[in-house]
Formats: sequence, C-alpha cells, structure tokens
Amino acid sequence: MSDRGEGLAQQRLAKLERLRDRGIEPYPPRYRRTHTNQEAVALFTEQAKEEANIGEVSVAGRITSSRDMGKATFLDLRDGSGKIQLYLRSDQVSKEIYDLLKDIDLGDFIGARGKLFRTRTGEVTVHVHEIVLLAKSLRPPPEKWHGLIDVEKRYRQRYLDLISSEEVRNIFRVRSRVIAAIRHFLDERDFMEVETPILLPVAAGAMAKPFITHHEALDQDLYLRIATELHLKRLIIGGIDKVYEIGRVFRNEGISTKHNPEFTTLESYEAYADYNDVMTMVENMVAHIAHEVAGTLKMPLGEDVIDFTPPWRRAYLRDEIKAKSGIDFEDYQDADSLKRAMQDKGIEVEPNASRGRLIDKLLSTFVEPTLIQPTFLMDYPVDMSPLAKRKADNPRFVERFEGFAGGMEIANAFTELNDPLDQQERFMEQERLRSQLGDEETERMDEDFLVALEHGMPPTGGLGMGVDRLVMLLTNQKSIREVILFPQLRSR
RNA sequence: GGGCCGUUAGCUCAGGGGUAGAGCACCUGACUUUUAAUCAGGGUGUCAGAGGUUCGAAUCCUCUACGGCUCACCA
Repeated sequence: MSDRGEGLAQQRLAKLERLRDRGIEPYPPRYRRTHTNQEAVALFTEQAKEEANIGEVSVAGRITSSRDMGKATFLDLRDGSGKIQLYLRSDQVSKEIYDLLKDIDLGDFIGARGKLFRTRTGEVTVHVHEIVLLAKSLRPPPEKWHGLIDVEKRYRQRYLDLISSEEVRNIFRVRSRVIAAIRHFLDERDFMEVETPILLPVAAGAMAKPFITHHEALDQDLYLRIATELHLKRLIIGGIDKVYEIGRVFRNEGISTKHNPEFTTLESYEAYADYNDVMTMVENMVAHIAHEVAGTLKMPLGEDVIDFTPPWRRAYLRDEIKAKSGIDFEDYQDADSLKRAMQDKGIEVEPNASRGRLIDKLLSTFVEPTLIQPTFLMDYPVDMSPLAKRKADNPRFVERFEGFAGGMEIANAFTELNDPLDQQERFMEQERLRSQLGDEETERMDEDFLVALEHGMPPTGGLGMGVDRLVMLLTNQKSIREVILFPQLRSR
C-alpha cells in the first residue's frame, strides 16, 4: 500500500472506510463500562490483598500509547479518572478483534473487557478478550513525549493541550476546586449566592472602560458589566445581609499576562461588618482555599514561597508608598503638584491623570511589585475610592484596603459608602473628572443606585477578589492565560 | 498602541544564498509481559502569506497576518 501524498488525516479516513466496509460502526451510540480506569486499578489493588478471585471489568477511554509486539499488543487507555494498560494476545482473542487493532489509531476511543492482572513489571493491566471501537479519531494527537509546546495552538485548541499535559489538566482541576472552596467558605458563613445582570444601561462600580453592545428589540445600547458591586449593594439594601456573586466581568482594556478582557471576580457584601472584619475574612478565606486545594499554606511561586498563614502583614498605604517611592502624597494636595513631584523623580506621567490615578501609579510602580508575601495596605485617599466610606477622623481618607501577594493585587475591600448625599457628590466629582480629563475609565454615575441608597443601606463591609489571579498564585503560573481555559486571542 | 523576538513535516525542533533535514507520529515487515518497547526499510512539506533583490531565496529586504515577551493601561 502506498501512502505517498496522503496526509495523516486521509490515512485515518481510509481506515474509517475499511471499518465501515467490515460492518463496524465507528461511532456507536453508547458503551456500558463497569469501572473507571482509576476504579479498575483500585479494585485490583484491594482484591489482590485478599487474594480473592477478580472478575472481569469493562473500561473505556482514549488510546494514548500503543506497543505492538506482533502477536501481543499493549495499549494505554485514558479516561477522565486516569490511565490503565490493556494487553491483547492474538491467541486469546478472535481474529476479528485482533484485526480490528490494525485499523485503530492513537487517539481513538475504545471500550475493552477482560480480567485484571499484574504484568511482570508490576503494572495493573486488563487482559482483554474483547474491544469495541467507540469513536474514531481522524486527526493525529500531539507528540507523545514533548506534547504540545506551541502556545498559540495550546490556547486555540485547548483540548489538545488537555490531552497531552497532565500539568495543564491539574491547573484547571485546581481552579475548579478553588471556586468550590470559595463557595464552601461563604456558604458555611450563611452568605447567599446570587446572580446579577451582565447587560446594563450603565457600566458602573469600578474604574474601567466597558464593552458596548446593542439590544435590538429595545433599540438601546447596553454595556457589559465591569463589576458586580452596585447590584450586590442593592441587595444589601433589600435585606440580604450576607450576599456574594462569583461571575465574569468584562473590561475593554489591554491584554497582558495579568489581564484578560473577561475575568472572574468574587464580590461579597456583609451588613454590619466593616473593612476590618473583611480583612480577617479574606486572610481566613485564602488560607482555607490554599488548604483545600494544596493541603498547605506555603505555596511556591517562581523563586519564592508564599506563606498564606494568617494574620497577614498590615501596613498603611501612605506609609508604604512613602517608604518605597520617597513621595508622601499628602504633601501634594492637587494633581498638578503631585504630578510635578513625580516627574522630578523621573516617573512618566499621563498628562491628564487625576490625583487618584497618580497615587495609583505610585502604588503599582513602587509598592505592588515588592509585596510578595501576603500584605494588606490600608486607608486609601478618597480621590481613588469613590464608593468607600470616609474615615471618621480624617475625611480625606477612606476605610479601604487592598490585599497583595506575589506582587499582584488580589483583593480590594472597603467599608461601603452608605451616605447617599456623599455618594452623589463623589459620582459628580467623577463625572467632572471624566468630562474635564476625557478619562474613559473614571467611575460612572448610576442614578438608579443613588435612589436605592436613599432608601437606606446598613453599615456594610464589601470585598472584591480576582479569582483568576488567586488561581495563578495557587498554581504557580506567571500568565493569566494559563488559568483561563480559552483566553482571548485575535481571531484568525 | 510602541519596542524586541518568533512562524520550517501531524507534533517537537535543526538548517540562515546553491538538491528540504532529524526525533516522535505515520506506512511496510519482524517480534506472545511491553511501557519514550525494540529491529529493518520508507520522508509524507504552500519553509505563515504577498511582493522585491539575485543566475538562484526557507535563508537577504519590504509589507501583511498570527503569536510570545516587554512597555503603556488595568484587576
């Protein structure tokens, strides 16, 4: 048989036709297995101890490796639970079955039935007397030893990445367990999980540029949410005293190793709590998650080991910025003077930056990269926190903290602003900055939310956490794309 | 958006003006406990795409597409 000029897919297609010609259906509707691969291996291990007679098992999965010895063949079969080895002998299966092997390729799904035994080298193996093709694969799998390296291909065809990399499979297992652990932690504390709208007439609740879309029937532009904050606070007003949402938010900004246009946040709000209570909750929650997914609170990250054991270090934002940048932003009460001070230090500054954004620049340039071990920075200037409550003893600051680890911000929390008149003034100040500076990312006025606040909101502690970044920390990944199954790429 | 780097067989990668290469995968044959099976034979290709320079381009130049890192922006 010549295969010159034939692609690998054409070869497989030819095998498919041969199978059909022999009356073998390459895509049967179902197969009943008795055990997952993991269960089958465990079954043998348990029963072997008792030297009991082990019955037959049927298992199913994708063929990931094949070792053809002529009159005997070994196959590796993988399902969602793990791998098990199959062993076929030509003198112990029908000719039809052994011939079927010739037209089965790496990547095909099969079901196999037989008795368990242990090979000379000690591997639990199914001594197969019957195999059934469950699904023919028409394209070759990635290389078995190096796997899939091409980053673009890994993201665009994530299924191939998952097939060929145990490490990648594990990252997404951990991600799933992180989210489950968050739910468990909050549900245990009587928080109620809710879902709030993604399509909104006004995208408010954070400083970010939104995506815009259009509703045809309403003939109205809508925005994709940039935060869940304002709707969750409406629910606090509505009497749901402990509420949270884990959900996707969307920000129309740059893409980088730390930013994906859609990402997952946890936001939680607790009535009659303040930011000190939230701080305690955050360190306990992250410790709980780390313990659940890793069994330890000391997580490797690059060259470092991050110790999430509470209590985390606490410092004041102003002190920390002063210590690391040499600038005390309280010496500069307006944007212009602060800008000059920063330029004198050789810092590049956007001409239109507000005072809040300048301070944020100091934080992200000089402080954030140095916060490897978990740290809370407390008490932010009111300029950069339009939704947080002022400190009673100093109205220029608010009761706000951010949590950092691994040089990244992972949490942002405050005692929520519940004074509707102050909130209105803060929104108006943001609107003024927007029109004056043309800053598309300033906070937007949400009139409907103001009406809600006027009905009265109890003192409340609120939290926002970047779930993707938390997963990065807990899986030792440098890029957010490694913890998002299908990260945003330019379409081809 | 700027800068730098990359794109060669299904996959992982060499090659850098003169006949398109290797390992794995694949195909043919041998082999009844292998496991990166082994042994013998076979190269399956729009060198990302389009122009240009040259007697001759995968190789040099320009543009385009996509990706990575980084800066800017943000969480």
